[in-house]
Amino acid sequence: MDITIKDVALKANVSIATVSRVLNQSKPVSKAVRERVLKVVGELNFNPNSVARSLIMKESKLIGVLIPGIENTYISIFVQAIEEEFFKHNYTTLLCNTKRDTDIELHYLKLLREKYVDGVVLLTSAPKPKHIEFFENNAVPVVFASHTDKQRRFSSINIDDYKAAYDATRYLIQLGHRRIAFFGGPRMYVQVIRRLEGYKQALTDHGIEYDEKLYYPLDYTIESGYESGMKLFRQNDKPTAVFCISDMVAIGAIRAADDSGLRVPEDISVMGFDDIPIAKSYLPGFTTVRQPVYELGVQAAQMLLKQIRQKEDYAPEAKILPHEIIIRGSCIKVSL
Amino acid sequence: MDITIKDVALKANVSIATVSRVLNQSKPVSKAVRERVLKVVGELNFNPNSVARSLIMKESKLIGVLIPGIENTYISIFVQAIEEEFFKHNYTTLLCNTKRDTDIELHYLKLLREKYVDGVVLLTSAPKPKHIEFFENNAVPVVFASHTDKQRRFSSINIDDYKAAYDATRYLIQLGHRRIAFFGGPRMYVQVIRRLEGYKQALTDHGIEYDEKLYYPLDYTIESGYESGMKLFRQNDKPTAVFCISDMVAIGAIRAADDSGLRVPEDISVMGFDDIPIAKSYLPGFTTVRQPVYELGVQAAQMLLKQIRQKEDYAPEAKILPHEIIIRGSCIKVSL
DNA sequence: CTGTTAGCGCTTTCAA
DNA sequence: TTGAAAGCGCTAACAG
Repeated sequence: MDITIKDVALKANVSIATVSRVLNQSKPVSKAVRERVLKVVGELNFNPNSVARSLIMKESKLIGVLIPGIENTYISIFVQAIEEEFFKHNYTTLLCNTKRDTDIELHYLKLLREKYVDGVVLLTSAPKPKHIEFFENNAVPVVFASHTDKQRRFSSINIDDYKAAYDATRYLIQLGHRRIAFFGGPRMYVQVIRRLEGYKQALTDHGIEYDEKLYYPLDYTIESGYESGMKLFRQNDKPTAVFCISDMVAIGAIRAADDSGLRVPEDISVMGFDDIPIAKSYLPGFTTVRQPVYELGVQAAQMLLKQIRQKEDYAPEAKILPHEIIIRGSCIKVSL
Repeated sequence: MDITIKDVALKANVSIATVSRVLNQSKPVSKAVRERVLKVVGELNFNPNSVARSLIMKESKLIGVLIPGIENTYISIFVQAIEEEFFKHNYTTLLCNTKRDTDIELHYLKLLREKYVDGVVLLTSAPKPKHIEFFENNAVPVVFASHTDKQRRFSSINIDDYKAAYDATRYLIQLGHRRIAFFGGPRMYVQVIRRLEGYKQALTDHGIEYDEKLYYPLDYTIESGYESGMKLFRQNDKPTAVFCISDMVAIGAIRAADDSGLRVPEDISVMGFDDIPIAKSYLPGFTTVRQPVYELGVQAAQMLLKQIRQKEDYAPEAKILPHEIIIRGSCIKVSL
């Protein structure tokens, strides 16, 4: 049923080697022969079998993208950026949803290697020793997104989480807020740790004591933002502002405020993180920390591409893209 | 560097055929030998090369998922459902973003065939003759999502778009609305056509004349919902309700209403479609047509799986999953 | 039950 | 410039 290189060779009256050569332009072929081959290729509508090719070349034009889940718009945009950038260069994206589970991550990593993926983008909560070990042993190009490898063994791209959280918190403080809740994530995630540090430092720098009770560990979902909000807003010594680890969390928190009879921003300021498209359209629009998500994805792809091309010559890079505080309507000066 | 079946055979003192047999359980192998092989496999940390396997078996444990884009939460959840369901069965998902471009779709389809994908899920605006042709010529299992193949040559899964739109419109009419705008999509999409038909029929059935000026063709984004809203709400004979083709569009429309000094739902009712997670948390919560997105994804995966297993014996199925009108706060009785 | 062998479709020496 | 032939790592007859 399927046309192979053999059929082409036969019909064009050349050897399969020649066909291969004109297809890959790997060696000079006389013009006459080349044209004849190309003509037959067209006539037969021949598509080279990429699996056979992979087997020899040990490459697949496949890129693995490991993500913790895809329901967060931040992540879908990131994935979309990667897909689009790689598409331009003829690579296809393998989507691997790890659900933040190390076993699944490792499972996928193995599977990707088996499939000769040419590289992988890892968007994970924290690089585990097992990850490091894997990439050290396997020499598959990788870029870590959303955290930086301090030892610079691997490439990474991210924003400065510490500074971003610091800036956001400081902004809130400048608005007059003194009690600022932090709707963060589990403390195991480097991202959370960094942001928590930034938040604490901003507090300290402005003479505010960190209050453990104001820290809510949750995941990045609307649901958890809502639940934490419902808990927090029920208390007596409510904060005047809450800083959320993601816009999704902020959506939940705002809803919780409303359900608790609190108005945003009059009664409570809510600050988001990411600046997903919805943040702008929401009512009120989110004051949030903008991450250049799409750009992050594009550059992650480009770094990986570079790495794939340069192989051993490639020196790991650690890119930090700028964040920005976007001021919209969800945070205002504290009213006395 | 890489361990092959040969290394295992050598170390276990058996032939490579035997190793293959214990790994695939394709033929009986004596317990003693099997255990020895397994032991060596463990020691060497051997992972069979799936590319070589694909070359022979003409299967890859890969599933192609073609989608028009991923920024819409509806689609990300759909993709997530598919990924998770296939993960359980050891298939990996190839993400193909077609941007609604037929050329890209075809490009991906060819590429997927080359890679011996075991099946594809096609979420596309409309099945073009070229698609049909492709699947007819190539016998790769496929399920069309989000529209039904009338001729039942291929499997499909969807909700009843006609009825869903009909129900939504009727609900609005029952609330007293007579002028209901339809924020739809391009008329080329079957989905849009069906929903438009449902909308028109509901109008007709209640003695309301269809007004072409109330139909806004747009894409499924927040942006376009916003733009259309800004246009519509500026007019003099504003409708009292707008029915949106997606929740994303509804978000934009609501924002536009606010920017035009209109309150939702007091001044204008806005009805969404999809019931993405945000719809529930939004203020006001969206009254919307719920699609069982996740379930749609899971069942699409299951149908494909069945098809892959049964091969020629498989008879195409056309599944319709139930929709539901979810009543929340964005639509109210028309005030006189 | 186990081993030998012939490919899957393609790339790439090595000769010519 | 071109062709013959040797694999890439694995599966599946076919023998034994």
